[in-house]
Amino acid sequence: MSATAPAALQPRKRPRRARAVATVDAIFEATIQLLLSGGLSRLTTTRVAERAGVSVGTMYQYFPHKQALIYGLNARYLEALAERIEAACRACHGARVDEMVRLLIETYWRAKTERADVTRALYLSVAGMDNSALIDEFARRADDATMAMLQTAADARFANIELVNRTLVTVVFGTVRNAFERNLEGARADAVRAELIRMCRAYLREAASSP
Amino acid sequence: MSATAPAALQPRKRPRRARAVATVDAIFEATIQLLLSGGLSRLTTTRVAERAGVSVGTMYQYFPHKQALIYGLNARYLEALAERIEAACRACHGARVDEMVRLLIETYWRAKTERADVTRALYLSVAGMDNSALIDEFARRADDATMAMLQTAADARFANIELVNRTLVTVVFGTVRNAFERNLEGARADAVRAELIRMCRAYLREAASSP
Amino acid sequence: MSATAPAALQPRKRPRRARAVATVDAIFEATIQLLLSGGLSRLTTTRVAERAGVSVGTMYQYFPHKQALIYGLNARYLEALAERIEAACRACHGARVDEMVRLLIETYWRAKTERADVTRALYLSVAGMDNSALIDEFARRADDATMAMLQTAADARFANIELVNRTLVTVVFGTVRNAFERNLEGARADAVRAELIRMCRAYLREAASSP
Amino acid sequence: MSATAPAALQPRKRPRRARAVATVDAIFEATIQLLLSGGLSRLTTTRVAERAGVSVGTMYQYFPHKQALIYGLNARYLEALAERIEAACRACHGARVDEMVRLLIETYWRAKTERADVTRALYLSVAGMDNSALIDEFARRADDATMAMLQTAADARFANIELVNRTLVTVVFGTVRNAFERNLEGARADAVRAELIRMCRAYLREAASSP
DNA sequence: GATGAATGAGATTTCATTCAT
DNA sequence: TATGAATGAAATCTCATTCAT
Repeated sequence: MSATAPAALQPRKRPRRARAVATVDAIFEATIQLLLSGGLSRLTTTRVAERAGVSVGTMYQYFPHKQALIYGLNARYLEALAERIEAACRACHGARVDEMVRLLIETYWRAKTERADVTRALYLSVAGMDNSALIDEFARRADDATMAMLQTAADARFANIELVNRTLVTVVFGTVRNAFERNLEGARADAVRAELIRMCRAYLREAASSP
Repeated sequence: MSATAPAALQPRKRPRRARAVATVDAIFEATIQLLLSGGLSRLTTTRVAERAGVSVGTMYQYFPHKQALIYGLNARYLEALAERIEAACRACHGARVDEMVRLLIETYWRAKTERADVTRALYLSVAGMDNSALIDEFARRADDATMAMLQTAADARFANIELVNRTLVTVVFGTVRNAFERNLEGARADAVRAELIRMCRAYLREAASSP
Repeated sequence: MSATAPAALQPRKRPRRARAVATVDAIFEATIQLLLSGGLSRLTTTRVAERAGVSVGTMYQYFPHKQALIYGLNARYLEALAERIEAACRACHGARVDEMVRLLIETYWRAKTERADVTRALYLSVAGMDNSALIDEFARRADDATMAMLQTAADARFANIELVNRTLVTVVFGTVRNAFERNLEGARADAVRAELIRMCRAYLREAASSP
Repeated sequence: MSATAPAALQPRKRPRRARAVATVDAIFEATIQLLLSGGLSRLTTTRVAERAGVSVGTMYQYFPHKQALIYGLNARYLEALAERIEAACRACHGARVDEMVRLLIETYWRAKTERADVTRALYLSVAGMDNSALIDEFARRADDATMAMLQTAADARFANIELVNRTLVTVVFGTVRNAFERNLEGARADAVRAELIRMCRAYLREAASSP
């Protein structure tokens, strides 16, 4: 009987798992708050555990050392970000280039600004670890997604699409980061974002026409 | 830069003698090497002094605490960078927009890549201090310089020049940083740089024509 | 052994069922392996339980604390060793001194070397507890057994038999331990063992003749 | 001893000044006291520093980690012990075998018992480190010294001197250790020591006559 | 009974900074 | 003035033990 019992009838481990997930979430949230309030140098394992409401020991069961905590935080964030970009790009397959540019920039910009505190906290944290693997993976996924999108453009064909694509993502992601670092906010940020869209459209228009 | 630097972050004394200058240089160089080899977390005052060939005590004569060291390193670098940008912009007064864009981008790109190790070390170090004052000051100087340059363009007039200028510098500086983070190097970096020039030219052309 | 063991170091319960015995065996075996691979400092309760294939909780049912585990391991081993010595001595009652010496040394030497890993692990573990009770008890049993044997020697009578006996066991047990510590193995160990027998025989011959 | 010591276990710096020597002595003395009062498990770096009257930081300047401290303690002790044995053996060159045996055993026994607390502390500490290098080096020096002595015996020549020598030192050193472990003290210890001398003499007499 | 996640005291180690020489 | 030994607060991490499930 039990061999064929559906998974839904085995709730034994579920509460435990749910709790573990909540614990990890609390730890990440505490990390972000501490990064924002005191920067990387004030981020100590003791304080993270305390703020998260768990014991240090528990924290060390989920993260074998401090680096793993920071890495995990970045991994989770970049994973979510990559997914959003991929979804946005998929949604634009077959659209016109102008639309693609608009959606790409707005998606990325919104992802960065809707929880600006998290974004800032992560920018603060990356110096504390070897993040090249994470960055590379994220860059690869983003490049692939935008490339696949650009190839389906309804109104354009690009001679050197690899280069055009790489330029586009480097410019968009870089500009957003720099806007952040300069504390561009509110109306100013909106204006720059609109101009960035204009700029990228102008570029792609030119890149499509000339071989 | 020093004009706006908080008093607490100032070097204890201006090195007036040649020997003192050499000492400070050695300390900065040691800091950069250690940042590159072990990141911010391996950067200790003892190691810096040792690598620089001076005693900790001597180092504390020039930098009252560790933060002052990192701050000083960034200040010196951003000061030099700002000066290069200002010089490049001055050299372009009265030129055509295409030329301005080319020189701005090439100047900045070269400044970042000719000692890529230093650039990387500084990116690693910024998380360790409150750098907003430095960043703001640098952004202001860069904005002013490019703005003054754009206003003298031989072949263009911009309706909303403030926004156009802000967009331009945000895009250029952001893109360079992102190219760095993605480890774009060699031919790939050159190609993206050329495309960035193309993109900015297309943008300014459009911005000049339409109000 | 158990007669004199302090109450606090006693196993919580006597394993009566076969399964419980197997569990305790597995725990002891895991302890030995961990001692050999990482020394006393790497011996943690979690690792012992994991290696033994039981949960920590279960382990704490058999051993109320870590000390009890180490104590139990030593007690079991010394108990078995004492029994072997007693048996060997009993088997020699009425024999000649040369035979007694040979059997005593060979029995002890073999007991130590047939599972050299266990012997080594136990030498490593004793520093981690107050083992004087165990050592004393073992020494008493060994002394009694050899004493009883010597008194029945067919070809000798000893004036100060207490001293002769104490000297004999101290020399034999000490030499074996030292041979171990010096990593005497193979043919070298055999040669030293044979010489030890010769030496003890020479001593007892002399001790028997002179009052 | 230091010739074969692994680099990782070496003291961080050689104490050159008198004060530094006093500091290192105080640390060693504190270590011994703590080993005696609480065993290896109560030996913590904090307590050692506190008892020695220095700060932890200072302690870590002389010993890069706890293992190095224990290693250093043993190395110093075994070095002194080896020197005493070597001196005693040198003093016996050309003497008769009986005299050699007496001096060897009395020297070693006295070295172990005149500061019995230290001896005991060291026996407790050895389980906490990889001591094979130290033990090997000490054994080699002791073997060499006794061998050189035996070869000059005025009244004996040994066919298989290597084996005889190895047996002799293994027996003597092992017996002393065992006497210690059994807490043989006072008159009992003296009696056993005298018997050990007798035994070794009888052995060497026999070994010298028969090939 | 069995389990193993959670606990938190406490261990080891680091490192910015001072100050006697 | 230059040095670098000494300091000790504080950081990271471990692990024996408990207890809810």
